[in-house]
Parts: sequence; structure tokens; C-alpha cells
Amino acid sequence: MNYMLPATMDQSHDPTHPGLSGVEVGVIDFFVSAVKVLGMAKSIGEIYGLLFVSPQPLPLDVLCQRLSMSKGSASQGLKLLRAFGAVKTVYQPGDRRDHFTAEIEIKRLAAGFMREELQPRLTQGEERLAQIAQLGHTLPANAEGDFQRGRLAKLERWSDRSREILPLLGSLLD
Amino acid sequence: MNYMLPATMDQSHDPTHPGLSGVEVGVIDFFVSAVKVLGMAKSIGEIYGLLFVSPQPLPLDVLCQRLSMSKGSASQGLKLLRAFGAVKTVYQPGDRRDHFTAEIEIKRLAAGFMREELQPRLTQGEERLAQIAQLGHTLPANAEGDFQRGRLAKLERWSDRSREILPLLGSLLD
DNA sequence: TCGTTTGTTCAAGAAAAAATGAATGATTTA
DNA sequence: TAAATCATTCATTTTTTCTTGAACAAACGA
Repeated sequence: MNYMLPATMDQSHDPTHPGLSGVEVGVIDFFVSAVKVLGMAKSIGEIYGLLFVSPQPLPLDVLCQRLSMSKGSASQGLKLLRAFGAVKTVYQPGDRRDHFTAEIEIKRLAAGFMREELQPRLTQGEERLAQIAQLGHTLPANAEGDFQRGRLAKLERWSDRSREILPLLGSLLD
Repeated sequence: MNYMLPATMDQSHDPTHPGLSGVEVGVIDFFVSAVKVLGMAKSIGEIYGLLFVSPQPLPLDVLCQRLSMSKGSASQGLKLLRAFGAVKTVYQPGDRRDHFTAEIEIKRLAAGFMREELQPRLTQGEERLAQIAQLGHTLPANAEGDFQRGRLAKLERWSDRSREILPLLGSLLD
């Protein structure tokens, strides 16, 4: 099976991205920035961006070629994107390679991000906080001790608050 | 004026942070992680964390000493935190140095973050998108062109959506 | 006015994060 | 079963980001 691009696609106007059309470069660029806001690596944005504009699902080696990216980066990037549910594996008859396609329902993308990134960190913060709360009891019974106990209590209120807000965030996206 | 800590504070249990009590180390640690989630440097979390547990406003040089941090980091960190409205400058009679205290209203912290970080990036994304939209008109009148035009339209809907959601986010925190 | 204190900036160094690519294992098919 | 294809892992290299500290500027006070 031939996975090379149609001739029209090779007429790139961006010398740094041979094989990518202007629109493709633009969309990839857009997702690279978007993904950085979320604290993820450039490669994640590149992969998702290319899949987002591609009518057909693409296999690993095509992603590597068109993005000039190593196999390792592409493999790890796809692994993460699948964990988020941002990329789905599609079976292509007559081809041994896995093909990947972009999930474009924003609700699901957000859900994946919350599940994989936000929730674990929130839990970790809660654990950390429980540790500190122990120390709070050892604080002296003076003005400073009182103040710091108050601050610890405030931290716990923030933490509880976050737990409540996270699900609401998802419902904003309906 | 003497800004050294009371003797009790020097009985630190953490050898890597002389001059910081257990509770202080814990709270700082908490904010260092929190701040990393938001994509900011460790030093930002350290400064905010120490101010958060400190009953008195602290000047630059005290922050440097207690956090074992360079003057440059502390200065830049405070600059950023002030821009966010996460730290306020407090005048201390009889002391030439600026003193800093932590803003602890979560609503204001969130507003600062949105204003300084989210809004500019959102605007930048919109500009980027306007650029790509131009290219959309040059796409061929075939299946692939139609598909990609559809994807560009979807991106614009996402962008508009984000604009609507950002203010709602703030109202969640009331 | 001149020396001192305080705070900022920025080039250079250090640390952290991401990308690479060779080695590995798994799966297919000849 | 052996060769070929495909994907993953991980030690190393590269890139990016953060921190440092010295130079500078500004504000004060003697």
C-alpha cells in the first residue's frame, strides 16, 4: 500500500516543513501553542495538529516523515494522546500499521485532560496537605502559631473547593 | 531594624532549608507543586508560599536569605507575582525596603492569572486563527479541501467558545 | 554631594525537559 | 522458522527554561 501524499501536497510554501501545505503548517502551529498553554511538549501539538487536518488516519511512520520527527517522539506522543483520548486508533484493512485519527469533540478532550492531568495532581496536593495538617498541631500556642494554623485551614478550604469545581468545569462545556 | 527570625524558627527539622520551620517547608512545597501545574517556575511558588505562611510582610532580602535564592530570582518573581495581583507591597514605617504580603483571596488570584496568562494567549490564538482562515479560501474545491475548510470552521467555533467560557470560569469561584 | 542602601536588568551558567535513535520485543508473512 | 515490518523503551544528546550574580540605576541620608 502506498502512503505517499498526493502530488499537490508536496507543493509546500514553507521551506522548513517540506511536505506540509500552508494550511497544515498553520493548524499545526496553532495546536503547538495551544498545547504549550496546557504544559505539554511541542511534539504533542504537532502530532495532534496534523491529525486534526488530515482527512485520513495516519500511521506512525507517516507522522514522523511529514513532521520530521523521530520515531521515539511520535510513539511517546501518540501514547500520551491516546491516554487522553485525544487520538483514536483506526484499523485500516490491508495495512499492518496502526492508523491514528484525532478526536475532535472538545468535551471528550477536556474530560481526558482532567482525568489524566488535573485529577492526579489534585489528589497529590490533597495528600501533601494532609501531611502538613499533622504538623499544624505541633505549632506553638502564640500569635504566629494561630496565624499559621489559620493559613493551613485556608489551604484545606481551597483544596475542598477545587474538588467541587473540577466537575463543574466539565459541565461548562456542554 | 532587625529582621532575623525569632530563635524558635531556627530550630528547623529540614537540613536543606535552614531557617525554615517544618510547616513553612510544607506550605512552600505545596505551592511549588501548585505553581508548576500553572506552568510557572519553582521560585514563584517558593516566594508565594513563604509569604503565605508569614504573619508579617517580608522584604526582598529576607526572602532571599530564607529561601536561599538569588536577588535576581526574588526580584523577578515578585515582579510577576505583583503583576498577577498575588502579592501586594506594604509600606513599613521606618524601613526603606519594600515589604511584601500574599494576596489570599482565590477569586483575585484567579482573576490575575486569567488577565495575565490566559487572555493574552487566547487573543494570540485568535490572531493566529484569522491568519489561517485566509489560507482556507485558497484550498482546492475537492474532498480534501472541503474537509480542511470544515476543520478550520471548527477551530473558529472552539475559539469563540473559549471567549465565552473564560468569564464563566471566574464566576464559578464566587 | 557623596557614599550607602535598595531594587532591577540581563548575559552567562545551571538545571530541567524534550527529542533522538539504537536496541529490543512483538507480530506478521513468506 | 527466518526474515521483515512495526512499535516501544530508554540512555544519550539537544533544546529550552530557570537561576545566578555582577553591573547598573534610583532613592535616600549624612
